[in-house]
Amino acid sequence: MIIITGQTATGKTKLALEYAKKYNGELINCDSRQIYKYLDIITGKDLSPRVSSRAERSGVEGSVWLYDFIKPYKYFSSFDYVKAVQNIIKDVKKRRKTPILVGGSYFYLKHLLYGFDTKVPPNFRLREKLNNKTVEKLHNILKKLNVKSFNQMNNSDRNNPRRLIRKIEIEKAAKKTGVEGKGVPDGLPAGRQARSREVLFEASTDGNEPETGPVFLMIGLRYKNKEKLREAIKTRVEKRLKQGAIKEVELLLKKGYQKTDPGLKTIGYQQIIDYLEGNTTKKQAIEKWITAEVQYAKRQYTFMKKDKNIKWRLIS
RNA sequence: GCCGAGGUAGCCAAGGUGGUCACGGCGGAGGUCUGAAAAACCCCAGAUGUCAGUUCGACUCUGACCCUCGGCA
Repeated sequence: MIIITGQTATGKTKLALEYAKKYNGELINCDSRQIYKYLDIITGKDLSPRVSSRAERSGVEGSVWLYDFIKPYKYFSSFDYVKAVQNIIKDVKKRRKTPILVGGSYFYLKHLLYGFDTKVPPNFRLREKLNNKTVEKLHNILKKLNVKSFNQMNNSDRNNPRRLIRKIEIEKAAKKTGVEGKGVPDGLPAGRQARSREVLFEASTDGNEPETGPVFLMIGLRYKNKEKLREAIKTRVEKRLKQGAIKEVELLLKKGYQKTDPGLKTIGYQQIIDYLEGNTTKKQAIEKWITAEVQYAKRQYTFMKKDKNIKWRLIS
């Protein structure tokens, strides 16, 4: 298996296509945004059969996978991703082809390659209940459930409501089953789940799945310096605006999707919606879009560089 | 030229009757990360337009100058 990851706007797709030709491969998406249907221009979805012809996909045989996989209103976690991608990898291998994962969502990759350490599924009702609580309140709730769990958190996580809520979620599930850290799905009655809240995959009962094979080559692309990075992102944003980025957002909104939907909580969409709602000028929105994307690229590298399995290639 | 308002970090900006002054936000640097991740969060650096005066002490008071904005001409 080959993995092409790295910073945004580094030409991952292009490299992946080269590898696909060379090694008789099939491309599998590992981009948490291109997973979503209808998010095309702004996510830079070059490979979807919906937005490009087979020829434009540079003659790659067979299909590409996990593009346009879910609708923008749906919740889709790294767990869901791992479950879905494992099946596809298996299938590709069965056909004697090389799976080639492309995308910069390292959080997904990390879980795929190195597994999870808990099997507690999301409890959306609980999340909703806790979402407007202050961090102090969340601290107290967690401490009451399990002080050790709280003490193990670092300063960053302790101030992060989402991480706190997740911990509470885990501890609550543990309380229910009496097994530390290993909960069972906290079964929401299916009919009461909000629209964006379906659990696509339940935890399997046989523990963490084995890796999709210990053998993988992971290549990370990144820019040599920030100036180049910013430049590349800027031209890419301008290109996407020309391609109709604003129109894309308008259509999504017309379709009924909202800025709070998981798919639209994405760089580019958020800034354009701000503009369309009249909160900023177009110029400001574009600047913010570029800045947000640069910041994201830096965060990506900060996260990825801890993984010693990544073979870095510098773009200059 | 006159009248008015104002000059506080790269940008936006709060302040107080002289006392180590210096709130924030954005941006920048560096981080966190095990079922929300293009998310969420932590953390660090950085400033009083210029020159003089008053004073033990001036970002704060006085004067001049420079610059910006608005109005009048």
